[in-house]
Amino acid sequence: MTESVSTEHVAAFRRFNRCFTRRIGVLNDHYLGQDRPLGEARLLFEIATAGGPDGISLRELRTRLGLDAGYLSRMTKRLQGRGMVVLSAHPEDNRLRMARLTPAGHAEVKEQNRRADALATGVLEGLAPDLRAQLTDAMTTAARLLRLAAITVKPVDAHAPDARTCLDAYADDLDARFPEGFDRSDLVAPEKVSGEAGAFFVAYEEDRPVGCGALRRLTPGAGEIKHVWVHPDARRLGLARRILQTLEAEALRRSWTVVRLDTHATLSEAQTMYRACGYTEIPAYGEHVYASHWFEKRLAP
Amino acid sequence: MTESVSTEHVAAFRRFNRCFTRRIGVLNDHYLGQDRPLGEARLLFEIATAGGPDGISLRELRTRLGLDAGYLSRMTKRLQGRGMVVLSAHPEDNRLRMARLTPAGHAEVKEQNRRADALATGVLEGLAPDLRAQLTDAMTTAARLLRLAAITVKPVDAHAPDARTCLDAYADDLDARFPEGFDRSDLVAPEKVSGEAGAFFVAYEEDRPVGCGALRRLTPGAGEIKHVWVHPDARRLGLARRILQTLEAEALRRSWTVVRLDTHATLSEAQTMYRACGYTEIPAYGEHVYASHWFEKRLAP
DNA sequence: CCGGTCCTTTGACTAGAGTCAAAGAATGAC
DNA sequence: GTCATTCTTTGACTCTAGTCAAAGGACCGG
Repeated sequence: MTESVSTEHVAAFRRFNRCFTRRIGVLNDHYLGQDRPLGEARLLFEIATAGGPDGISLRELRTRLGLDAGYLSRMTKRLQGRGMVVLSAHPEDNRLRMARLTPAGHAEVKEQNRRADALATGVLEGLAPDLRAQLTDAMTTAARLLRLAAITVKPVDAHAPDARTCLDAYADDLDARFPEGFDRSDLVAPEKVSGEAGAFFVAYEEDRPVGCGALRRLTPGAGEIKHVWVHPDARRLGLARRILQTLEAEALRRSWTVVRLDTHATLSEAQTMYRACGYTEIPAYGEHVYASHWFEKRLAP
Repeated sequence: MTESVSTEHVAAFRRFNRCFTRRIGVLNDHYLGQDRPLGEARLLFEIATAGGPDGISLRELRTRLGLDAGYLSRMTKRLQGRGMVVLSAHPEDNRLRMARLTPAGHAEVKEQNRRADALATGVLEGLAPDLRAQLTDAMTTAARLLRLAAITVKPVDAHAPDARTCLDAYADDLDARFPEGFDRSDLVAPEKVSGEAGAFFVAYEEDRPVGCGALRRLTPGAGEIKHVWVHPDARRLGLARRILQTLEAEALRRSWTVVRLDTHATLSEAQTMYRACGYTEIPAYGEHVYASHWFEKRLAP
């Protein structure tokens, strides 16, 4: 994982960067902000995509776009002046202001989308259909991997809010998937995955928790992997695999030589992943109501 | 070729655009222009990469970067003031000013490169080695196809300077590759590829000619493809194939039902390409000193 | 109800990016 | 030599983007 990056990979990456920013990046900005400043265009777009039915708070806009409070305040006021946006107080917290698009604002965003589509279409039209498919495939792969690369998996105290958030979502997920439902008392106690006894990891995508995984001591020298979960928005990136690798590395750091895990019959994709990651099926190693398959992997430094 | 672009392709393209500009684009700019304005950083980079031994003229910089003359003038003067650049008169045309990097300027560009490398490394480090390779592969493919998409193949008068430039380079190429050399009197006369008799196409990448191809009438209803050439900088993009397709479309437009071509024994990659494009080998159809293989393709509307 | 914290607004700036027009110096065609 | 053209320089602007600090209203815990 931390093997040094080869210069060829760096060179390929930079070649692409240059090519892309020159050909697309510049155009992009010019297209989007054709008759209004780019900052406003971006702001409108963000309100449209991130805003719920009540709109979105200025506070959230600020953190999402990384803007200065004063700057944002002025920009929204300008947009309000042009009738693109309405500002209202937050129903519960009067310090917050909510921004919502007006019909005119929605029309503007639609026009923005039309332009962005036109830009993409213009580029793709220059290619024969089979090459178009090749290009979009490559872009989809690249986007997937770029997202994955930006996600960090960090050890976190199992009591921390981010850990609880993930486990709650995990429990809801299982409850929906298991025919018999899922009882959250089955979740591992925080003490069992803290300190000497184990560890808890949370995956963050830009400070937002998007996955988790726990490791606990089963017997001296053997660990158990539990509660590997990935947020629906972050699935199909290969994140589960990455969390698994992190947990294995942690076990190895503690000189545990084997990790085991169990899984429910309905989770067939998970089983496929475990096998692909070097896990082999073993007989039951414990009693666990939701378990129907058991796996193990020997760790080598 | 001009089949309409599917919405899924457009969506994939835009998803990637968003992902890339958010994650890399912004960083890129911040990294590069860390202690100097972004415009100056870009300018330095351009002088370093596009400048020859004598430097590069302001005129060329202007067109390459699409800058206003006054803006550029001031920027170069500022760089000169900081000892990054020296300005001198063009040896032959005293209106032109040449910009060349000083050692300090080169050091600055080196530092820029170091930062860009660090950025790329930082992203790639977040991925396991096999995924790194996947990402750079995808990026290489995408860059190749983006370049190809930006190239336009246009009909051009065979007397035009761009046509002659390409044919000169083509002749030099062949002269270097054929053991017996190449005599440029073998080049087709402009009249033979004009009007009713035929057509000449030049491929442009941002107004720079990077390839060509000719079509001429062989017999009523049959065309001959000649002088398909691609600039060394634009090889391995699939441009030759594209030029070939353009020539075939032109033949079809003239209701010619078959196209033929011959090729020299040394040009084995060309032969592979012709076969891959649906050409089949046929007996000799004419006398041509440099020909050793003959191909034909029947055209269907 | 008091003090600290959070969110927004406002005023006062700075710097970068870019535009436009006028003017000056060279060049090239006639 | 003259005139139109081509490049560059200069002056005078505009607009966006962004920063910083002060101030004021709202909330929350004690």
